[in-house]
Amino acid sequence: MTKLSEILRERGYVHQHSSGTLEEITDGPKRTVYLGIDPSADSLHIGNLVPLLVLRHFLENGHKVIILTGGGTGMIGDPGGKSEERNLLDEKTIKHNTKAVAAQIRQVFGSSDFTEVNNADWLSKLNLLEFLRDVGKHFTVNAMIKKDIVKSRLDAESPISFTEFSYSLLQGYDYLHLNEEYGADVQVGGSDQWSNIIAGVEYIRRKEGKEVYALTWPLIVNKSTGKKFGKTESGAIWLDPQKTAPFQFYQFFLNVEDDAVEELLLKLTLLSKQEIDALMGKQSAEPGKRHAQAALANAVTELVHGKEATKDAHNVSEVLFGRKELAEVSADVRRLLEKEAPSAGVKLGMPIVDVMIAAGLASSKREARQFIEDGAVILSGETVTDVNRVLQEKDFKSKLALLKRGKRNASVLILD
RNA sequence: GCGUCGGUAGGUAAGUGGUUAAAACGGCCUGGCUGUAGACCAGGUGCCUUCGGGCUUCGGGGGUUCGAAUCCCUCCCGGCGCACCA
Repeated sequence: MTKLSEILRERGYVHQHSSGTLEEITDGPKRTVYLGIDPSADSLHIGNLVPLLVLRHFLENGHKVIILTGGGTGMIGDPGGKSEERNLLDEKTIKHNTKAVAAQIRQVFGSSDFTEVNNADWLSKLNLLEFLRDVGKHFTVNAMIKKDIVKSRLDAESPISFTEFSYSLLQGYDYLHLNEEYGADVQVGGSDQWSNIIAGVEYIRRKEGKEVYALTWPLIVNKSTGKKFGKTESGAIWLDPQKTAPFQFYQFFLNVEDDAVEELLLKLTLLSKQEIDALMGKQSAEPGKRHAQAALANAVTELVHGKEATKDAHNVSEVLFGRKELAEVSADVRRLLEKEAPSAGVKLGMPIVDVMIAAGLASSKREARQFIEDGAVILSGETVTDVNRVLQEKDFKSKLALLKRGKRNASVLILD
């Protein structure tokens, strides 16, 4: 079996670690690894995939995994740049979110199990005086103000509240608690979490004299835009199929730019390094064929949504973007289109402009007209040129028609 | 609380009484070229339209004026300084 340290390195999952060598953390005794997740939404998004993949590698190497839901710290917010006030999440919402997220984690982890904890269970019981005595004593302000997140705020004279400033104490306390209760001895996170994680490592060393570890991975950043990965103009790409249809999920990865595809294959799929190397060879030989993007879309969608949904997403993509015309495909695929693809119910005689709005392909009539004037609108294979065109019988085959706006946006029209 | 600076389109930000639906850049959208990629080039980017034009915008409300994003009053929000409280 390949050593875990090697797997993590070759896939680019290693940013910083607290021990002298990575091997000490990963290849020695079996560890209990903990990851904190913010419970502010009832679904994970693709930005959370890296942590899950990293943990899956740990699991496959026989380590244990604890997922901590930040029910307590979620109320505070960490000073990682978010300016808006965090709202207190009520217990019911947190429970609901936690449950939904746990199901998604299970899907990505495959058969392996993990422990779920919520830090509200212990943080909410803390007593201020005890906290200051038992936890606060072990942190020096001298060290805290040197942290990047804090320092940059101070340098810029941008206010940082005491609450935000204290965030790392809570996270450190979480680590100690998990170490005592569950034997957690590795905490992992994105590179932006390094200072918070290391605060816990140092705290435990000082208080208990125990050596525990920290490991972070580099955040995926879009090289051309510098933006965080996974955010689109229309919002995050969610793992929940209700929030982001598997078809759209699949499309997101199919559209990944060439420069990013190798990194994403390594970090977001379980394909072996050898497979990925072979794929990239093929990709650079025939970039136009998009071998790498296709493999990425298939692998990630399968990991998150399963084989069936991936096949469906692929078929729907074929019709919406491939050569296949609506008329050519089987009844099965048509049924699928109605279910999986973006669609809208329409009536004969409806103006094309209104249809585009109903189908979500334009946000206003004026915009819809603009698209038509640009020659961007294609109805059942025919470019629409007349702004006043209405839907006709001949546009439909078995009550279905395909409306496209530009090359990447399409919707299925269903005749009422 | 006092003083002061600021709040303009999704972002940064011009504009200090009419020619400003509002510069510029960036973002985004579309077309071209391609490979459902990137780069590049072109167009578009408040809403409605019978394509003549109409309507609604510059933190909120009220006022002055023929006319306001621009002037006045007031309220709300943010930065900074001072004071108060510790």
